[in-house]
Amino acid sequence: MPKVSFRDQVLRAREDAIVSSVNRLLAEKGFDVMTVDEVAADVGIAKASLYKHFTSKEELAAAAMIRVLDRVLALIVTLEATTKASAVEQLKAVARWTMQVQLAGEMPSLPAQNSALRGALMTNKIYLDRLMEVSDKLGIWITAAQKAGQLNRKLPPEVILYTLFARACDPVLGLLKAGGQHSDEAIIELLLSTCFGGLGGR
Amino acid sequence: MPKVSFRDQVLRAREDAIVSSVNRLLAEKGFDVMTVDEVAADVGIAKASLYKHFTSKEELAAAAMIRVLDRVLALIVTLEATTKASAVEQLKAVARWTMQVQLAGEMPSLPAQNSALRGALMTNKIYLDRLMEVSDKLGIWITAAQKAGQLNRKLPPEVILYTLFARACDPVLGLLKAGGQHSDEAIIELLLSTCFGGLGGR
DNA sequence: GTCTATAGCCAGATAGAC
DNA sequence: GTCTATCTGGCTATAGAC
Repeated sequence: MPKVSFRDQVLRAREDAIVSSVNRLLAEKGFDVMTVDEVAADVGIAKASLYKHFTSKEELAAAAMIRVLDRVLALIVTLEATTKASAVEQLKAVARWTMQVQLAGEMPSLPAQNSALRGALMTNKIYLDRLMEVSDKLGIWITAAQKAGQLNRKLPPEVILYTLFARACDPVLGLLKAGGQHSDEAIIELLLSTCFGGLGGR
Repeated sequence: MPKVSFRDQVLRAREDAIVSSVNRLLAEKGFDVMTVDEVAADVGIAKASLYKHFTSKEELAAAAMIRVLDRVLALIVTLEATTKASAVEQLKAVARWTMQVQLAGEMPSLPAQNSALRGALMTNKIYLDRLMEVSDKLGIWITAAQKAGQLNRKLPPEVILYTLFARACDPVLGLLKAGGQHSDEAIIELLLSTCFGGLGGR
């Protein structure tokens, strides 16, 4: 019985378009450099109209960050349903996906300690909930993979978790893409290799 | 014959203090968030005086970036003189040092594709020269370590080089430090382990 | 809810006295 | 070369008509 009027659907579609623009601009320029004027121009509406949907630039960015987390959560749930692969394979699949998203120019960078965005996100319950949910689900795979000896047992699980988050925004991807020597697929396989296998020789 | 007047020495000392402040603020907040007013306040001089030494915010930041490169070059030269260690050990020593600098709050983050800073740096000959010099010297060690089988021969050398640069600014360090569970030394050893050895189990 | 227009603020950079 | 005071422009956010 979800009485959703046509009007509401249009509204949601517009908000979705806004969040998509924010997401792309966030990935491209970062929160501090991105301006609300750019977002408005990109969506094709007036800036004042944006503020009818979102009350601040921070909330705009938070919506984009939440959607990214929702996307990765959806992927995780899908992978959970496909129980064929081992824990470490599931983790690699997630890492591969985040790298694809980054190469597609749709992965906002991690909110650094400094960023003005960080403070706003830390008080955003929805964002924190999603972040915790992703962390929990990945944490289960991480400990399972360690138990199975697929991941180094000597590493504290949070080190592995943080590393996976960081690799999703790894600047090495951008540097290699700028170099133009490798295809996107090759870049991703190289980074997965260095992330899980390290730089060292066998 | 280095006729350096006392006045010049005072000048150099002041500029060095400025660059130190910029370096710290750059590491703490990033180029976009850092303001010239903050720098002036931190140094203890008027903003207008800053502009007598450096003509723009970008040049201010470039001076700090160049000094970091000079510091790492000095380290490399010292390590070259100490020929006891293998190539991969030299690389690890450099990586360890950059991580120490980062934990000390003195490592500016890599200028991202987006950053307003990147454009300015790409036209700064001194910066580019230093960057190339560091890259060349590290490149020699990288290929030597690959030849010796200490680093994975299948990895293109530039992938290893970029990875070392990226690990110098790895946000994982900050996340682990914020967690408060590990000492600085432990954090560095964990990251060196995941960087060279990977996340995988043996 | 959409727009145009503008308020209010703060940043980078400069003028000009000393 | 140092300072105080100011210019200029761009940004977030809002007012108010439709």
